[in-house]
Amino acid sequence: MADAKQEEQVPEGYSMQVAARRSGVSPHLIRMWERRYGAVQPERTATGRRVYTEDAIERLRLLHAATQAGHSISGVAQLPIQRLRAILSADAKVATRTTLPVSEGGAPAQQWVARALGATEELQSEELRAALDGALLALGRVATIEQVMAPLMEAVGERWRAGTMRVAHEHLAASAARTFLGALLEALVPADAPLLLATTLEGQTHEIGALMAAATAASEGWRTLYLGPNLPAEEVGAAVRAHANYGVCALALSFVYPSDDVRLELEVRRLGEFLPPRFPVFAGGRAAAGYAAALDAIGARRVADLQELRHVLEELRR
Amino acid sequence: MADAKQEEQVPEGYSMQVAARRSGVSPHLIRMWERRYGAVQPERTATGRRVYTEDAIERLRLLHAATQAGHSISGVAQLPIQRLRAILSADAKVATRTTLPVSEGGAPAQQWVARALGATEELQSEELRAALDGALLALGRVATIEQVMAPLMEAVGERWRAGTMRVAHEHLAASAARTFLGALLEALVPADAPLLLATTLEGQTHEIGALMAAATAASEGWRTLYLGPNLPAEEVGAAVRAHANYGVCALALSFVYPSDDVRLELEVRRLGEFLPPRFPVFAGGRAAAGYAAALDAIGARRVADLQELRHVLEELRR
DNA sequence: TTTCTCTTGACGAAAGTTAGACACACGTCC
DNA sequence: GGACGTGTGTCTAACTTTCGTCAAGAGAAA
Repeated sequence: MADAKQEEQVPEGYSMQVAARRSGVSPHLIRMWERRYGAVQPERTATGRRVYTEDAIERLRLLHAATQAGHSISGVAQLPIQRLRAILSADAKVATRTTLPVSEGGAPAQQWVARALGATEELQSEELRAALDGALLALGRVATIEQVMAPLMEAVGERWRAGTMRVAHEHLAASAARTFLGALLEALVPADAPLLLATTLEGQTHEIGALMAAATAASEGWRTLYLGPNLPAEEVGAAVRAHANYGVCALALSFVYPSDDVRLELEVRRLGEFLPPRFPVFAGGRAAAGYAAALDAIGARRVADLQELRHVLEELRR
Repeated sequence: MADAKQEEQVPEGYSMQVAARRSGVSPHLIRMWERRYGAVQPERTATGRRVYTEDAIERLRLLHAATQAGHSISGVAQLPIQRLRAILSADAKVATRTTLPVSEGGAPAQQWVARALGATEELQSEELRAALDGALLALGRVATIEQVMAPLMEAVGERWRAGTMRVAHEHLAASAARTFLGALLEALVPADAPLLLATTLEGQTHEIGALMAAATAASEGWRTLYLGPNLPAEEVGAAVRAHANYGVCALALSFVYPSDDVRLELEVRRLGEFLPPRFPVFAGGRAAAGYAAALDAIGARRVADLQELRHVLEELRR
């Protein structure tokens, strides 16, 4: 199902320009890597233009990260994508010698969710971490965020409401998610990439949604400034202004619970006063609909899910 | 022609640069050790470049550690890798007894704090991350936690109270600290190591203290179960009981603010009912003194700082 | 039109290689 | 005490390889 959706919705792939933006590698360099090392072999249009798939872009991103980490491009250009991920995650854990057991091949996202959920149930933080790391290795960043992390937190929330999981379970999952997503914010992006500020307004204490938004943006080649949950409107405005010269390009807000707080409604409207006119604001999360009026009033765009967020960010970049 | 697809067989391994970075030995020195003592014998590419295996890098890392520990390079260069490990672990045992309380070098740690503080002031999350990572590489885990992270959060708090820093600054620092410390919890420890549960009770929303405690324990070879802030007493008890078979060995609680909450006082006393008798509980943080009576009543031990926590953990382990 | 994109050839900075020399601490011998 | 050899880290010099970027010209897309 997930596979079918992906293949049908992106039948034509991405242009050179988009591939370059999202991977952080210049168009010229991409061609060189192709010519010299066969790093990627994109399809061509009838007139010879390169057309990149999602996977190809992921591959370029990984190659970029690998070269930044000191690997010679000639040495890594032809490695399979999974091997690249393994090398990079081993690199990240410098000083601690971890050779992650090479994960079993294409286990679908659901299995990773199940494994993580089981670990949560038994309050096994090591196993939970291992499940998330394994998913990242097997599926890549985008799929892990959208198809593992989001469903996992959803499932934990449901079970907590149903009474089959305790607060302690929810806390463990949230904590592991916080650590995992925080690590994903470290993206190798050029200093001139646009900057996304992500946070939640005062009264919204759940931060995982905002973090997922930030991690998604980071995976799309944005720089991110994540300011944690529960931030007053004037502070958001101050942060935006502090970066005005360097170019904050957008603000992402997450709303999870509650969905009908009048003070929060006010806070949203106040936010409008602290932002430059026509400043792009994206609002997401299950409670965002509850503040639709106020969000519309300040010109914020509501996004239904992370996939839509990705598309909106891509649009904005032009 | 030079650009044509290169030869099939690229030896699988790491370049000089990567080997140097991951082992901590400069490229030049690696060559010297090879030339003079035959410390490693890397493969070569067709053009004569050295190619290091994972094992070779591990070997260099061990040799580096051995020379740091005072062994002459000529004496250890040719030892098999197992002998190196044995020597070093023997050394480490001596070192923890003799040189651990030293942890000198205030000046360099201060510089990292200053750099991190500057990054916080300018809301530059990349730079802040870089400062923390740099400190970790330069000072190691324990010193980074105690001499960089703790002073940093202290300084940010002060400036916030003094009005020279905004809430947004504090949020950024807390968020970066959260990510950084969360990553430190991933320590490679044997499965039979004792387990420390770290959290804060309901009413205490500041989690950095508890995280620092958990990260400290992880650095000392403990397994950790970090459950985030704001956890009700019965949930703490449930988590402890859930691990009773596997052996939770201790509980760490952090108290930062407020220091005089009557409900929290009650919560502490309630906690006593949910814990097994004589279960080791450690309480720290600037507000812990405010709950001294209740803590004493449940037999909790107050620790003044992370250094004391380390000693107490060490004691308990026997 | 203007802006991308494609290909090709060439250039130069960065980093790799070897070989030799030097600096400094340390212990030994005169 | 001073000269000397040894062990070890660093430096210089000259050469090669690697790899990112520039330049130029033609065609495609907007």
